[in-house]
Amino acid sequence: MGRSPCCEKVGLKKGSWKAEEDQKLLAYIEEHGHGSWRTLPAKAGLQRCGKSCRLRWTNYLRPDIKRGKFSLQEEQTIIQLHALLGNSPSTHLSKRTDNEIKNYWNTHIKKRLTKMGFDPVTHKLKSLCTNQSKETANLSHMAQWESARLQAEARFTRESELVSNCYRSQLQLLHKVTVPPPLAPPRPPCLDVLKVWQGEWTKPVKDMSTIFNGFSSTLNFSSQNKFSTIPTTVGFFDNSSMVPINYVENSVHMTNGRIMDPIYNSNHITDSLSVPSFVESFTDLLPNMDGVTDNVVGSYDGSFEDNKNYWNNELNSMALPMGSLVL
DNA sequence: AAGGAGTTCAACCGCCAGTAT
DNA sequence: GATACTGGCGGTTGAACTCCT
Repeated sequence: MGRSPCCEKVGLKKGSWKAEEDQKLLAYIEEHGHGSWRTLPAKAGLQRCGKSCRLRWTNYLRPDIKRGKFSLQEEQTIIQLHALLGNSPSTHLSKRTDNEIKNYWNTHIKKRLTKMGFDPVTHKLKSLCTNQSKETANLSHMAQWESARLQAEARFTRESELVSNCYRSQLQLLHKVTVPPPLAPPRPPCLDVLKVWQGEWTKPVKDMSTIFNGFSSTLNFSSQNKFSTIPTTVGFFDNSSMVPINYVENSVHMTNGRIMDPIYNSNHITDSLSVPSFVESFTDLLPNMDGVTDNVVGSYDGSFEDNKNYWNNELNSMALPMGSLVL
């Protein structure tokens, strides 16, 4: 016996919703909650299928939906999340609906990325083989690194929190001192593709090579921090390649009495980029952050706990290969 | 001003996974 | 285990809108 349809399809209205229907749906949900969508239309006096009501509510009537033009930051976040999570970035942008982001991705971002020479699926530069100039070779190289780095960033975000807590526990035991919570790790550099995106956003890009030539590659790290060291052994390994990632032997870096994340302290800072950082871009779009504070992910104040938990959950739910932590 | 082409986006459809019975 | 139900997701459609000639 096959499945019955979600509702009787005969005699139900389809197509655009009238203001009167919206009113009925809103009034009913405000008073009773949506409950079972299947039974809602009859109870609310609507000649609509339950699924249609659910879509209308989730994509249009829900009071916490943000509408209107997408900001640069939102665009960047969509691109970043798309690279990390595939086709479901909207789950992580609570104020935009799935449908809106899907449409925006398909009609705006995908098109513009293609126009800019990026493959919207892989986020890599396309067609680099015809003209083997230095510039295009560099572009190819950077695009490949970008993909690898995206995965690493996700791991770092999760692991840095874990390892910092481990250091604190170890040090507190060894030295019988109270070790303050770590400073936020220096912001990781943003995506190269996003640098291009920002340029595209503010002015038309005529020559891609001029933009890329101005990059500090994500592999070129500035050395702006000096650290003292405390004995221990820490390292990260990438499970897929078994190559140590930024291996730091016999040292935990500290500055101003605070432990620094070894992943980031080895010059993993690119101060030349002006685009909002990976983390910073996320935070404006985190759930329920309106009116709390800006960029709290980047600071270890009280609000950070909420964000930390949020991102721990999000990153834990990702199907990214997990590097091995060796202590 | 008119109308054809292109774009946007709300809404729909079918499929699927998770859960309840 | 089979069936039914629910909600989510990706792809598609078509009306409304904008742009261009």
